[in-house]
Amino acid sequence: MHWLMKSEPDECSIDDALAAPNATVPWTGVRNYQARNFMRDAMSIGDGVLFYHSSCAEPGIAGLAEVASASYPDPTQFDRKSKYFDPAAKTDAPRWILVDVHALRRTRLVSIAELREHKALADMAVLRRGNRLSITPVTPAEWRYITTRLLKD
DNA sequence: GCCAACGTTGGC
DNA sequence: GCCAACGTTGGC
Repeated sequence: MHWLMKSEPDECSIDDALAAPNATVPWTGVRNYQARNFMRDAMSIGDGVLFYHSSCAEPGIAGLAEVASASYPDPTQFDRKSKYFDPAAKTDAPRWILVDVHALRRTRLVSIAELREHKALADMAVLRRGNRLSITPVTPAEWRYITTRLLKD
């Protein structure tokens, strides 16, 4: 499958991810069950990822990545000093699950405004009104359109 | 900083 | 199990 994953560039931009060891980062901090379930139940190693910058001056697709691990418990839920600490999470019954994401390359920034201009992308989950999901599936047609037309160098 | 959308919480 | 209040997300 293919995915769009939102990251706040102040926390982890595509450049931050590329600079990490093995260009790989654990996708910490997801605290939404639907997004968690995508990582836990639907992702496979090698799945393509559109790395999306959100909550910033220029929201949009900023890079390409891929799912790089099986799912495992998000360690920040057990870390009292983390802002993602969840007192309800138990070590033997973790509540939050993540995958590692391997950044492949930075792309030109394809802004949300530009995405909205393309009829072929009109049904993209991330463009839906009121969408707040930080991880959304991308259909094969959307993936093909974006990677071959919009991100062609 | 505004505000629409929507998930979560908690009283009943 | 309903639902109002509250909190968060995230584009603008």
